[in-house]
Amino acid sequence: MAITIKDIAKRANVSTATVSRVINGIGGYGSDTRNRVLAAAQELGYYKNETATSLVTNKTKTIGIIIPNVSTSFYGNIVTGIEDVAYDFGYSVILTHAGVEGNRLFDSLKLMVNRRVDGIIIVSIYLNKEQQQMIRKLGVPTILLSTISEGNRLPYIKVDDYAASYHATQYLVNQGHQKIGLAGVNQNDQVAGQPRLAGYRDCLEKNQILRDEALIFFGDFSFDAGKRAMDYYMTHELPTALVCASDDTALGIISMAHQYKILVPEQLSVIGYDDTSVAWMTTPPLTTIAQPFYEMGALGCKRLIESVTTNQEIRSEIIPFELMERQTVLQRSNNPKS
Amino acid sequence: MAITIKDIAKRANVSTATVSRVINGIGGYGSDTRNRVLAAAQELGYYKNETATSLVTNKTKTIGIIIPNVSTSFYGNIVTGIEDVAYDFGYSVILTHAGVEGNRLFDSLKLMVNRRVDGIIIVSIYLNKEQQQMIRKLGVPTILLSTISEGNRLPYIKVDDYAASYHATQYLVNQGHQKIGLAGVNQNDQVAGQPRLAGYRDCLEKNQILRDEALIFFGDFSFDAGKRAMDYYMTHELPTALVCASDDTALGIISMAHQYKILVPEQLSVIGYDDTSVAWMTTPPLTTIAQPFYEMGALGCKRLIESVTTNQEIRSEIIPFELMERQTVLQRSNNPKS
DNA sequence: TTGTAAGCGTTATCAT
DNA sequence: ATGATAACGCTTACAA
Repeated sequence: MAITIKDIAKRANVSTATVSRVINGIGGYGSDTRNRVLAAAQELGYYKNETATSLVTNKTKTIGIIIPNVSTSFYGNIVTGIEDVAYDFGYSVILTHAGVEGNRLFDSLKLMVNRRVDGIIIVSIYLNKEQQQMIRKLGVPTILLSTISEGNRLPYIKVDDYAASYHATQYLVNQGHQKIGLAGVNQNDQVAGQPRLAGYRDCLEKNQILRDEALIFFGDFSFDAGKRAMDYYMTHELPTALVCASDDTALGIISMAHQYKILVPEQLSVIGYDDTSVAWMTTPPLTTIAQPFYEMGALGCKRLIESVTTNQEIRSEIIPFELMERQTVLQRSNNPKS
Repeated sequence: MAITIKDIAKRANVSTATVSRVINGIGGYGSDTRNRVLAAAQELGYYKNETATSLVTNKTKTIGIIIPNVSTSFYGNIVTGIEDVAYDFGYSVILTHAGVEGNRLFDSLKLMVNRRVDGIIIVSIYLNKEQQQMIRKLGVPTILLSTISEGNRLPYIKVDDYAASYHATQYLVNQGHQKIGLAGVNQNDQVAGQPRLAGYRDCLEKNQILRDEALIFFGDFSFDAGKRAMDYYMTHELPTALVCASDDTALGIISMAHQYKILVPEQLSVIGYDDTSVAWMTTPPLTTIAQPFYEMGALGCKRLIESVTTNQEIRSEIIPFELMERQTVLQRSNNPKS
């Protein structure tokens, strides 16, 4: 079977305790024994059994990620961020996706606890009161990324969706738009949908632009939602600018606009949300609200590990968004004031 | 501390052995004891400590994924595929990225071994002889996804890059193109670059189209490589159609073509590779070679777990690609024979 | 500086 | 059907 510290101990003529010490660099041994042990380990091709270590130290140096699905580049960046800092701190990352609707969430949590992860990161899954309480009862440090829990009892890191949506809308207003639509947000979604809807509405109101509910088309943040939205606008009332729920939705809009021979941005300005890689790779490149996914993952992981090691509670943080001005919004100079 | 089977044993008036039996559903106990134990576990809020189990069973029910970086939707789909079947088999997935150049590969492997994963999946990292040998020495079942190892000693699942490239080129030929370029492949890349170059060249040769090295622009599969390629073609010789190293590269081409006022596909046909989400979301949607990423992940994981449980060697497999005809290649009917 | 030995939470063998 | 108990590979008092 695999080499153990016993084998090393034998070969180096020391006790297993000493082997353990030098392997962990604890100190308390002569430099010659140190060398003997290291040499023996080397020669035998020793790999430490971390599961044994975990059992006695009651730490796994592992953090668990629960994510709706990993397929979007969106999540990929978050995971990369997490993994990078985990790596720096000597932690491993165990990943599970909880299904689109967050079913499997319970299973995922159970898995994490069974594996005795030191901390849990939950990405983009809204937690209701029951789930929130269950998680707190687990006693495992947990942080939410790009989502919140009912009552906000669990620490989170996310962008201010309300402010971002407001900002996007205001940007459009500043370019002279009066007829501004909102496409693709899910109004049942407390995390992103509702705040963005509110930000959009409040901005229009503040700018004394009359509210036109017909300019709002709800959806599920998808590409297809964008396509359906555009269909809808064509048969109802076409805005001059559109705040979209996501980059995917924005691209759906653009795709359909193309079919209807509506020029973007000349006839229709479009602003996305997320700044996924599609945003800058598409032609014309998409003006969008950038969420710092990588940073979110990295910061979240950092905070979590800090909490694991210091036992301090994690404080929620709002992380800044950024408007990426590209080419799907008509610039003011060319824009006919309505 | 956390609840252990001892606690349950005490409360249910049985031995820990019995608790273990019922928890694992081994059989060999009365249904009343079973109920008592289960009830006790429930009441105490017991979570099994899998690290302890791993220590004695010498199995972790964990498989490790090593991936260059998780950021591309590309990898996200593979990971999702892996995770889905891992979940079905009751396995967890531990993830690490090995850096773009596969530096950190050694560290990643070491981490996997230390954690005593039951199997390893390496994605998109070419393994040289030394690395290949090291991995075999590890004695951990390993499978390669979308890559190979020097000498092909490690089992892999991938698309036939040569055939795919040949197919893409032939498709362009069939549409009447004679001046066909190749953009963005890395000729030092033995996994994807070289076979695709060969497929492209052989196809042209078979069709008796004279070879024009000036139509080949090497790169690194990136968006930027596409942009540079287009710059190059504009100042040298513009083909009528382009086989691209990736969807990203194709989009770079299209982006730059737009700036040069070259119409796609009217003046320049473009075919991508991968069929990432950008491919179908962009306007016009990209004609491209689809690699079945999700399936690759799922199948790879399945084969690996089979191998873990049966101790059989994994057999390498070629998985089919598919040409997705969309709108960046001019159809024959409209295409002026040159 | 080094060794002895008790545990960590399970599983699994061997009795009963 | 159930219970003792010895492992599993490591860490960590406590001794020496």
